[in-house]
Amino acid sequence: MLNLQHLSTFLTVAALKNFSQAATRLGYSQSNVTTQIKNLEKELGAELFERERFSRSIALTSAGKRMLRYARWLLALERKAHSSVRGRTGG
Amino acid sequence: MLNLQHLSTFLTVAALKNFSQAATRLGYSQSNVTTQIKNLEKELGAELFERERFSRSIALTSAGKRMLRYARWLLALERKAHSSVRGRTGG
DNA sequence: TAAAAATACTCCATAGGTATTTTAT
DNA sequence: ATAAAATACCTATGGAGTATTTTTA
Repeated sequence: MLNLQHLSTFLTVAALKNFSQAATRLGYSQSNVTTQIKNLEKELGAELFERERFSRSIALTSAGKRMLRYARWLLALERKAHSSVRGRTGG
Repeated sequence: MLNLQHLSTFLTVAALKNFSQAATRLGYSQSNVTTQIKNLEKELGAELFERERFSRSIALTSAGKRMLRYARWLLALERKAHSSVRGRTGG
């Protein structure tokens, strides 16, 4: 099942088109960002980025582009769920 | 951040109104289902179930009812994301 | 006393880190 | 030479289990 934290990392990587910069921005190690994206790709059964191996620029695959829209949607919904539920007594 | 697997367990518990039966249905241990729900409650900062302690019936709190709608929505979206992305070449 | 949730542990998978390697630029 | 992604390896957190306890019906 998808990991929302990893989806969030995916958004940053897609925005910056750079694993290392995304790692710095998010306070993760570069290798961990690589792993998070690999986990997503394995979970989805599709590559998210087209990487000329060791190239300095990465690009979304078409699967990546599709996933980007779902990732934004899922994360927005997660935030709404949080704010809708949090801090209320619940009785 | 919310754990989608735990949300899925939450749906089953809410449907059956019984942790033990939900555990059996899902192939988890009873104690693990308790833990999953506790994790969700901690993450959300709200109780999801009104449990007369050790009573034989549990009921959703109002926060739980709100969360139930979001959980269904999030999980449906997760499935759509999967099916939209999986099995395509991605190029 | 039976059924059900909580609790106390134990174990292991995996998320995360550091260091290094590989490869284009 | 440098920047960047991948890889190897290690550690720690937390997800999951078993066994037990607590409590109500």
